[in-house]
Amino acid sequence: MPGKSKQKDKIAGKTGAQPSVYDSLRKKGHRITAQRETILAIFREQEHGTHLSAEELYGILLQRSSNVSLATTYRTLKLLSQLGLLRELDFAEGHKHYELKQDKLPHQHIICLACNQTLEFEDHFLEEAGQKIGARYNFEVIDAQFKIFGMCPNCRSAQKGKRTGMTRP
Amino acid sequence: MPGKSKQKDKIAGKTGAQPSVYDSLRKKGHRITAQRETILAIFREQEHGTHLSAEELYGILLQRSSNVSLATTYRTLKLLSQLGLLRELDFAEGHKHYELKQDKLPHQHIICLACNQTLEFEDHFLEEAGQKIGARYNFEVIDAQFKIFGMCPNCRSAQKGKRTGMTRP
DNA sequence: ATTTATGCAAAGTTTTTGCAGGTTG
DNA sequence: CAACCTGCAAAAACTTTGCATAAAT
Repeated sequence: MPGKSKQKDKIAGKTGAQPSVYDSLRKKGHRITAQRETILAIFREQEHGTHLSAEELYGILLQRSSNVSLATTYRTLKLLSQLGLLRELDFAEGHKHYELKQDKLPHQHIICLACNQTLEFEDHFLEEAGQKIGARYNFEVIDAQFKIFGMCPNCRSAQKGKRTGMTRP
Repeated sequence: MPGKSKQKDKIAGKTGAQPSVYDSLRKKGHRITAQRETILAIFREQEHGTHLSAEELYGILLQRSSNVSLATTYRTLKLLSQLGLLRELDFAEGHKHYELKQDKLPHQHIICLACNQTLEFEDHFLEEAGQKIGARYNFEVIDAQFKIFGMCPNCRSAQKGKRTGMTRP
C-alpha cells in the first residue's frame, strides 16, 4: 500500500489543483513546473475516459500557444505515468495513449483490431482483482488494465465471406 | 546478386504442427510458407509463457541460419497475431512482445515499470470475463489481456531512498 | 498461371537524448 | 545557488513499404 501521508501542508495550488498531485511530484524530488501544470490541466479538462496520444496532446498545447516542446510533452507523459497520475494505454496502434487516472469510475477498454475503435466499460471487480493480485506478489500497483482485443460488429460483418487481407486504416 | 539458395528451412514435420494452424492460415487465403512454419516452430519450442520481441525472434532466426528477413519477421508476427495464433503483448517498453496463444493455461502479466521484469499468473476467471464482456458488445474476442503495472519489491526498496532510476536496458 | 509472400533497402513513425541556458526549491 | 527542467534538433529505436523476384496453390 502506498504511504498515505496526508500532509496538511497548505500548498497553495497555483491552478487550484488537488494537493495530492503536488505531493506526488514532490515526494520523489520532482518539481512543479508550468509545463507540467499545463499538461495536467489539459487532462483535467477532458471528458472522463478521454485518452490522448503524445501528438494529440502536443497539438492542443500548440493551439494554446503553450510553450511546451514535444520533448517535454513526452518526458512529462512518462513521468506522470510513472507517478500514477496518468494511465498509459496501448491499443496496439503503434503509439501510446494517456488518460487521467481517476480513482472513481475506473474503466477498461475493448478494442477493435480492424478499425481501432475503442469502447469503455466499467468494472469494479477488475480493479479489486488488480490490487489483490498485486499484493500477492508484493508489487506496488500503479495501474491495472484489462483489455479485450477483437473485431467489432461492423468489422465482423464487413469481413464475412471475404478472404481479403487486412485493412490498414 | 544474391543467388539465394532455396528456402530450405526445416519444414515443420517434426514439430507436429496442429492442423488448426494451417486451417487458420488457409481460411483467409494466406499461404503456408517455410518462413511462417519456422517462426511458429520457434514459438512452439519456447517454454509456456515465454514471450519474444520481433528482434529477439529475429536473433533466433539468425542463429539458425534461417533465411527469414526482419521484414518478414514483422509481417509474420502481425499476421499470426491477427489470426489469433499469437498473442501480441505490450509492456510499455516501446516494443511489442509475442507469445504462442494457447487455449489451456491462459495467463496474465504483472509488470514492473522500473526494471521491466514481468511475472505471469493464471486466472481462468479473467478469461471468462473477457469472453462475457466481449459478447455484451457483440465483439468477436481475439484476446483478453489483464495487465498490472507497478513496482516490484526490489525496485520499491531501491527507490525508497532517492533514486529516480528509470533507465532502459 | 495466378495470386500471395519474401528480401532488400529505404522511408516512416514514434520516442529519446545531449547540451546550453532557464527555473524551482 | 545547486539541482532540476526545458527547448531544440539530431539521433535512436522500432516498424512499415515499394518493388522485383520467388514460391504456393
